Amino acid sequence: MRRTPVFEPAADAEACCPSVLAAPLDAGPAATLAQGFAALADPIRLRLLSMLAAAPAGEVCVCDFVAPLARSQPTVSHHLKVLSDAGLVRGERRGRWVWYSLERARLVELRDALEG
Amino acid sequence: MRRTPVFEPAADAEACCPSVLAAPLDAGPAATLAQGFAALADPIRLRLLSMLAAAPAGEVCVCDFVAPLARSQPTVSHHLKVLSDAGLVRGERRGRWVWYSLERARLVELRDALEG
DNA sequence: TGATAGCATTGACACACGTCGATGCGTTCA
DNA sequence: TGAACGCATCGACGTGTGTCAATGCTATCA
Repeated sequence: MRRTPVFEPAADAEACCPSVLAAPLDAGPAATLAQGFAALADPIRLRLLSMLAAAPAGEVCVCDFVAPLARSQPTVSHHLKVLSDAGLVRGERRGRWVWYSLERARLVELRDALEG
Repeated sequence: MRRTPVFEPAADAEACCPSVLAAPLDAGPAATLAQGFAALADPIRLRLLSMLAAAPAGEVCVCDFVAPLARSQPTVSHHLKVLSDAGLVRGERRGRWVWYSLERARLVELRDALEG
């Protein structure tokens, strides 16, 4: 690099919600955001989210995911855990079933991170 | 699965821009979207995008990325290629330098996919 | 024209990830 | 209480990904 650098430290990147387009991201906030987008970086998981969003009652039983997605039950369970760890869904046991619902607030956070 | 399925085929998922929250995603659009989010699922790439967004001239020379990111030049070049393949940035050779700029339209597409 | 600078590509390595069968745990039902 | 059901976890496998050193390519400069 021969010319003068142009980047200043991201002022209040940690303040609230890190944004990609606001200011140069520090390593920390960038890692946090990347972790969120990684949860969205799989077709099965996106379909899980979309099925939850479209469900009339706002929640879906795990058993109803398996057939439409053409994946084994352990695979579906794995993806639901990834989404759950990312804060994008929430599971609740009722009887012998577990019902998952969308955490829209977390999705909004990720969307806002792309706001310019 | 013992109860009746609740999902109908995504009506016009392929019509325009696939959305996660609008209707159940088909495998095709889901894969396309997932590919986009995969490009955002890395801290270095998010920092590249944020540095481009914050650059006064709207473009940054590759040589100016290496030091702030603390990654080797080939690694930076690799990440820029990933972003370029995803349509998120665009590179232009001028003299012996290559200047990269943001493709905001593509970023808006991904953001809109999270619109509810 | 030869030397140098900037960037991309290649090859190699360690690690993470998606997937499934087998198994374990909690719940319901006969 | 024992059997069956729904879901999570474990172990294993193949593949993809991030990283860097080495190398190649293009443009500039002496």
